[in-house]
Order: sequence, then C-alpha cells, then structure tokens
Amino acid sequence: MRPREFDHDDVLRIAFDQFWRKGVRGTSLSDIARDAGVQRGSLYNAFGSKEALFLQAYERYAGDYLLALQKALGTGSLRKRLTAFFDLTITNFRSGSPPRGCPTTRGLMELGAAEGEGLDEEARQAFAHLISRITALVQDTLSAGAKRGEFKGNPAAAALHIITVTRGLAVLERAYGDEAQLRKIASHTIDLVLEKGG
Amino acid sequence: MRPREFDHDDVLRIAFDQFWRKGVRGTSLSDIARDAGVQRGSLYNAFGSKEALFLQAYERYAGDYLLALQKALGTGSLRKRLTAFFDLTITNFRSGSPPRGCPTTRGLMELGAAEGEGLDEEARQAFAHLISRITALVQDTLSAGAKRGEFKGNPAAAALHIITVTRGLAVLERAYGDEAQLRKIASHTIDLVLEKGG
DNA sequence: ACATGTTCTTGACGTCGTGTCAAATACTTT
DNA sequence: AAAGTATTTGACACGACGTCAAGAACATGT
Repeated sequence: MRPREFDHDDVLRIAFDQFWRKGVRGTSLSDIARDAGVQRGSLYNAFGSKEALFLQAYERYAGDYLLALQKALGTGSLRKRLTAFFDLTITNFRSGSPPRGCPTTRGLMELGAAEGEGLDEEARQAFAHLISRITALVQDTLSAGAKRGEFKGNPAAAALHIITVTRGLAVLERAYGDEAQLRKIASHTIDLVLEKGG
Repeated sequence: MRPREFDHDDVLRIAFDQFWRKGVRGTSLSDIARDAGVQRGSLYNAFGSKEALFLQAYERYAGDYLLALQKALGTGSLRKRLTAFFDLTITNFRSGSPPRGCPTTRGLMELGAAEGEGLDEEARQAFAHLISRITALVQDTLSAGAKRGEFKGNPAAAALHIITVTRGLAVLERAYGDEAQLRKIASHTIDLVLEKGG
C-alpha cells in the first residue's frame, strides 16, 4: 500500500476549525484542502464526502468537549459545579473571533434542514447524542447533589431544563453577541434550579 | 413600464415555504422559480439576490407571526396566556411534515455563520429584531400580570428566561423531534416562572 | 394613432462547488 | 526484482449563483 501523505487527525482538526468558522455549507473542500496542504481528491478518498468529513471532525470535537465538561462538573459544591458548567458552555461558543457559536446547535440547525433523510439523519443523531450525554452528566451531578442535601427537585426534569437553557443561550449568543447577558441568564437559571428544584 | 407577470407576495410566500423546508443554502433559486412559475432572472431583477429574497420573505413571515403571538398572549389569566404562548411557539415550529423547526432559530444559526459581514449582518439583525419584539411582548404580559397580582418576580428577567427556553426548545425539537418532551419543558418553565418569579 | 421610453423577461455566459473516474505514483509483500 | 494495493492527481460532468445584453410589453406624449 502507498502510505498517506497527511495526518488523519490533523486534517480532522483543520476541517472542524473551518466548519466552525464558516459553517458546513459555507466551507468548501477546496478551502480545507488548501489549508491542510492536501489535494481535494485525497479528502474524498479518505473521508468519502464533505458531510462524512464533517461528521468525523465533529465526533472528534464532541469527545474532547465532553471530557472538558465532565471535568468542570467534577469538583466543589453543587452551585460551583453548575457555575463551572455554564462557564465552560458559554466560553466554548464564544471562542475564536468572531465568536463561533455552539458547533452542536449550529450543525443541528444547518444539517437537519434537508428534506431527504440520507446522511443528515446520521448527523442529527450525532448532535442529539452529545446533547443526551451532557444531559446525563448534569443529571448525575444533580442526583449526587440531592444525596448531599444540596438539591431537592427532580434531577431529570432539572437537567432537561438546564440543557434547554444552554441551547437557548447558544441561539441568543448568535442573535445579540452580548456575553454579559448570557452570564446573567445562566446565573439566574442556577438560582432557580437550586432554590426551587428545577 | 412593462408590468410584472407574477405576484410579489405570492413569490415571497412560496420562497419562504421552500427556505423553511430545505434551508436557505439548501434551496436554489431554480427551485423557487419553478415552483412560482417565474424565470430565475426575474427573481434577481425583482429581489436582487438569494439572501435578499430570503430576508424579504422572512420579514413577511415575522410580521404575521408576531401578530399571532400577540393574539395568543392577549386573553385569560397569566398562566393561560403563557400556556397559549408556548403552545403557539411549539406548534409553529412543528408545522409541516417533517417538522420544519423554528425559522428564526434556523436562519440565525445558518446565516450568521459566514465570516464576512456583508448581508449576513442584516439578516442577523432581522432575526434579533423578531426575538426582541417577542421578548417585549412577554415582558409586557408579565408586567400586566404583576399589576393584577398574578406574578411577583422581575418581568424583564423572567421574559428573558422564557425567551431563552423557547429558543432552546427550537433546538431540542430538531435534535429529538419529541413534542411531548417539549410540552413538558414548557409547562415546567411556566410553573417555575409563576411560582418563583422567573 | 404612433413613436418613445421604461421596465420586465429571457437565454447565454462565467465562475465556483461537489463528486466521480481513470491514469500515474509510491510503497509493501512475495 | 516483480506484482499488488492503496493513494494521489488532474480532467470531467453537473448544478448553483449571479451578470449581461437583447427582446418584449406596456405607459406616455405628441
């Protein structure tokens, strides 16, 4: 076999960066190929199609992001954990310049759009999967908090509420770009959940 | 002057329908032209560009939608009003088959994506404007409720919280497509806001 | 009634993006 | 050293956006 002339993972990172900056439909394989110093045809050979490349790049990101969230949720009082969780969330989709928004939310609204099922359905599942995993993380954190008497509500309902708010924050970030407002909504949500039970 | 051979408003409606079904980037002007029985060139002549056409179609929709929301928020107890508000919100982005999602949220995540400012910035403002108007409507409703003793929290903060949840619902709808779950989150949010003050 | 002017329509064109294919290439294995 | 296999490369087909010049349809002034 002839060996690959590029690093699989490097290309995935470069591709994700482009997709995140310019959107999936707004990024051409020529862009990625130029940036990665690879021929366009090689990308098709290695990844299959643009959307397949995006999916693989996204899943790479999703794994990293989930680990970071897990870490953020892992120490301190329940309030501290939730605060760290929202912090990381907001920081994440405000990284880069201009802010790149939430990759998951953006991908979900952009790719889930087509009528024909095809690969889009696979993408939708990837996005939904990350959201589910995050929801589970938050729920576990709340359950643990409940055992320690820091929380008295229903962990499942509260986790779902929190996740809904984070998705909403991703949208508002795009609409207004006002980080202070996002943080206010986040701390407000924490108060609600901790005082009232979510 | 030679008269137009098509109805301006009809084309706007047809175009919005297509954009809503297949996304902005996923809809070609050829599609719209065929559907409307108009030549592609005529669309460029009348509307300027694809994004300009989308913007005009979106603003048409936004006006109608805002009126419907205003109506939904206009009668009954505060709880009834908020329930009607969430109902209309969820119904709206679950209309069509397959569910078309929230036009505003989808447009926001899809169009705000480009790096260059250009027309995208104009689009972002249109989306942000509708969200602001809706927030104001909810806030007014809460303020009125406060005067009648049905609500004791901060109307501005509560309205922002509610709007954040509706944007989050738009995203979760796309991820899971589970309407029952959306309704559960919505009624939960209403409880929180009314019992605790948002 | 007819010529003039203005706007809309129509079809051809240029450019760019996706995806496919066959030929050339570089390495591994026998 | 030869055969085999996977990768690279460049050409191609196709569709989408947007532009332009030429033709068509109406309003207006004489």
